[in-house]
Amino acid sequence: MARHRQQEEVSGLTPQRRAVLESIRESEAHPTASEVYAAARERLPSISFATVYNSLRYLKEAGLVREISFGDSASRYDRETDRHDHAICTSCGKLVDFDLPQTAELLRIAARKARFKAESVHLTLRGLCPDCRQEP
Amino acid sequence: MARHRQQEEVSGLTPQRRAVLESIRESEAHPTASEVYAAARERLPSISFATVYNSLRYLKEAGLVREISFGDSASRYDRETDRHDHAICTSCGKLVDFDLPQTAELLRIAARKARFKAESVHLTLRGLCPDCRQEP
DNA sequence: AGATTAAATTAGAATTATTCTAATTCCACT
DNA sequence: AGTGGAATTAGAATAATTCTAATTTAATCT
Repeated sequence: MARHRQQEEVSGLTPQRRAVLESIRESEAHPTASEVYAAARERLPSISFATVYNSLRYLKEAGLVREISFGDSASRYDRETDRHDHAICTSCGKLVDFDLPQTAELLRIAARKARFKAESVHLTLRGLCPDCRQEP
Repeated sequence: MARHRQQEEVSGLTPQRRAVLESIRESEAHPTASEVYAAARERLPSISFATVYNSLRYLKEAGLVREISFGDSASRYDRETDRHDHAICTSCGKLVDFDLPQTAELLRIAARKARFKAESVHLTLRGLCPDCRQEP
């Protein structure tokens, strides 16, 4: 049964990488590298910024973390590994996860159009979040 | 008849903004701010980096230019104003434009899922471009 | 097991990207 | 033409990311 995967223990990580991974996992939001650094520092005060970046790259390549970027100059990191999409509020900047079931289909169509061998699709919605759509 | 719009003349821009806009329009690719700066400098040698950024923001808000960002640290700018999607090659990094007709539909579905008031959707495909799918 | 070398990882330093703010230019209205 | 205020510019500051030399870890050979 495809139960939604819980945070599994990952073994064989260096202390630095573990600190980075746990910092992302404990975060409710989608932290920037800088926010990850601050959080990782609480676990491992000696960690450097460069190591945070190295770890993020490593974890990303290992599929444990995902990088997302919008037009706001700093990349953000996301603990979810299952495929999903993002909505970003143009008023307050809030970032929300959601998943569209039809993306498998979409992947095929997009790949044909672009003449690419598909690996993944990602969809970004811009608009107003529930809070911001109230006040004009 | 909805012919594809050619580069229309835009009047009322400052020389700096015009230089930035023309630099983007003449570029075949999707230049970074830094590349735009280099090109704008050929037209207007006194222009500063900060002004390029200011101009990019202005042009973006005026809808004459679009900002796109992936996980590669520097935002890129796109002359196309008509809505379209992007495919990025995971091997060589090439960026290709394409348009999916079903995105209007998608916008509605995504907005419902995310509970947002929709403004726009954008889709990014990752995979191998025609050149890179040859060599393994 | 201990020494030796290679590979992986770290983090200080450097580079690159972006934003801030004081100075300048441009207008609208005398 | 002169003044006030908004818009725009660009030098300087800050923030984000990458480079590389140093360190640590792991593998290999006595």
